[in-house]
Amino acid sequence: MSLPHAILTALLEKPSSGLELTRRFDRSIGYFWSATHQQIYRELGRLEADGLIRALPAEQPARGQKKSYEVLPAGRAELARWTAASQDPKPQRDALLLRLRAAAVVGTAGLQSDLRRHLELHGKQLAEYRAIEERDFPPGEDAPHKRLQHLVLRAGIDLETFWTQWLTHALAEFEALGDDTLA
Amino acid sequence: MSLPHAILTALLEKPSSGLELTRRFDRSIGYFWSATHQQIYRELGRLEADGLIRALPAEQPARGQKKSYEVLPAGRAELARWTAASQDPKPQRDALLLRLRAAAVVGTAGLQSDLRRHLELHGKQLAEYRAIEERDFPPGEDAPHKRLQHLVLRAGIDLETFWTQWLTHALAEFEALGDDTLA
DNA sequence: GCGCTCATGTAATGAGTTACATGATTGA
DNA sequence: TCAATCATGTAACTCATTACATGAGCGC
Repeated sequence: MSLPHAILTALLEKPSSGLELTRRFDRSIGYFWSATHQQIYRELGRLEADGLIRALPAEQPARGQKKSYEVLPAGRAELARWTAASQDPKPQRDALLLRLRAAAVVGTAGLQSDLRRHLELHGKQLAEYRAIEERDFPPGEDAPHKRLQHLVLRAGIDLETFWTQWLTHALAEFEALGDDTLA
Repeated sequence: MSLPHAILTALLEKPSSGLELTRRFDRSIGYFWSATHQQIYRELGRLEADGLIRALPAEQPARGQKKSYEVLPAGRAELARWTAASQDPKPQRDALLLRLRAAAVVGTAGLQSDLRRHLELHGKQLAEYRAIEERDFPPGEDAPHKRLQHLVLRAGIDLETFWTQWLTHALAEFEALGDDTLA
């Protein structure tokens, strides 16, 4: 039940059309809550039906025509309620760790190259986060909403840092073990 | 498409019934791939229909009767294929970070106590992982499958360490901001 | 027999993914 | 006018979650 709230947040930051939202999910918001345009359109329809958002007038609502939405007071209230509500952390799901555990049983053949690929991807993501940090969060900033946003970015940076370090360590272990242990 | 492979791995480690698998998912395997008993029974049915596992004879297969499964050669082959196949990392999804971003817009009221709760939960998980490490991975161990298992556990420990550190940092920021900024 | 736990399931719903469809706009 | 791109959607399917159902065995 988080996608509608992700959309409400995005629309509060700036009223947008479905495609604009999709692009923003591909960038900043999608860093910790991804969504496809199909999900977004479906959810926009529901949110409008529930009276939490409304289409901005001005544009005619026809297929192929841009249609922008803004958040209504009921939507803001629902987002505030959800933000404050206690929620349990979702149990982890990580396919790569699962594959490592499987490899302990059926052999490590083929895994090493994918570990390298993941290391590269996480390294890129880390670099991207760091660039955003340098651009958007100069030292000495202290507006509350800025500090909260920085906190979120920090989590992204630290997570990617963890992955690059762990993958580097894992690859070193693989070097020591050889490429097809237990096969 | 990871649940069937998680089950194959678990069954290769030790043939089990549905409920035994459920318990093992609650413990070790579920640390990075959780599943409920309903998912597990459904998936066991599919895996059996696909000829990747089979029910051990000996026990009669009636409702309320224990039914154990073992992996067939085709199942082991499928697991090896999946382990070696290249897979993209799944985009992150974290509701807590989303809530922080929402809080930057609608206010931080109520969030602080949930951050504390999460910190406590992650602290407990970290302690549990460390206990497992001490119990199952004494220094100087070097059997390949042991080293792979240790690598996976290390990822869990480092991830929980990241969360406890980040949450501690976040709470310090909240102290500095006051409990209901921007409300 | 009654309540409890063990063990295996079914049903309904919701969330996410993949593939495809359709109209509008723009530039060659 | 044709192709490409922008923009909004539908449909079908898989995966996950929640709630409930059913039978077996055991202790009292």
